[in-house]
Amino acid sequence: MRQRQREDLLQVADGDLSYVQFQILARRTDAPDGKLRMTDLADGVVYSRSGLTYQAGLLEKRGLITRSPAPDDERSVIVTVTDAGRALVAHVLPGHIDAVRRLLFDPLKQRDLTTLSGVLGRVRDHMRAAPPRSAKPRAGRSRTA
Amino acid sequence: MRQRQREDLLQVADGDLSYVQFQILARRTDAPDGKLRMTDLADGVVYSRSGLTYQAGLLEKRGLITRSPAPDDERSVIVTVTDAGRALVAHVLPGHIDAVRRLLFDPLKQRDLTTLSGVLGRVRDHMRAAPPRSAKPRAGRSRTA
DNA sequence: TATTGTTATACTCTATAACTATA
DNA sequence: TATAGTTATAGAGTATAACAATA
Repeated sequence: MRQRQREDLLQVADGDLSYVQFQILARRTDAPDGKLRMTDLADGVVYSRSGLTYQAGLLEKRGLITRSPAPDDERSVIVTVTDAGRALVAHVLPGHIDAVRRLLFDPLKQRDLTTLSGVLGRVRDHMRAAPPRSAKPRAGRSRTA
Repeated sequence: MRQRQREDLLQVADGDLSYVQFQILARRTDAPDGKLRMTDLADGVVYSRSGLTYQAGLLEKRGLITRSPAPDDERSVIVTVTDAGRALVAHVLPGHIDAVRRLLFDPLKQRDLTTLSGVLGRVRDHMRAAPPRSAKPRAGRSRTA
């Protein structure tokens, strides 16, 4: 059973990837050498460590990523995107870009874009000022924001 | 068991409302007389009719909305927000507004805001040009966007 | 003792398909 | 026949808590 919304819209569905999975792959693919720790990923994709473990399990089962212990810290696990993973991203990316262009970029003028990115960039920085989570048991989780 | 992300961020969690539920309530509350058909709601909140039925069931069970047959079309069901529903929205709204202000508005200048709303408004209109769904079996669902 | 990641578990949400009733 | 809504069902995703291993 499939359950999609943005996935369809953004064309990511073509590769049978959820948006979250796409994020994980894409972030790794365009990274220096396609490696990163689980926790870093979790904080980036924004949810619990266990949730990431689940998704990583799916991606690994499909041979799109690999998990290996970090050389320096035996506790950490490093995620590496395989060739198949890169290939899939490459396969999906054009459609994704097309969709984004069609939905977001087409109706905007060049000026709008620069303005938009400036304004939203500021918002993003401001939001990120608040620390992430993902590590602690979150017992004393503040209700603030 | 609770599972939240934006809900927490947007302070909607205070009233034990998911973001979708909040949307349903808020849309009704600020409507002329707080009434609307199920399908209209489904198209607005963007998912399947059955999904809306599920959520409406939850809200109704909590006494926040009421469902009654439409006077003109016996097939339709009209959703009405109860006093309790309005009260809850009123209770949650300030925190929600605060959160949005803190996260989005604070880091922006007045000018940014007008620009932003103009640009995003254009994007929205463009996106909405594509027809909704929610009714059809979606057999011939196009893969486009 | 704190941190990294995994596992078991429980539960929410969503969609598809089949169905009823009305237009 | 087409539309409005519901129901049954199945599955994906997420979080919490408990756990093992390393720092």
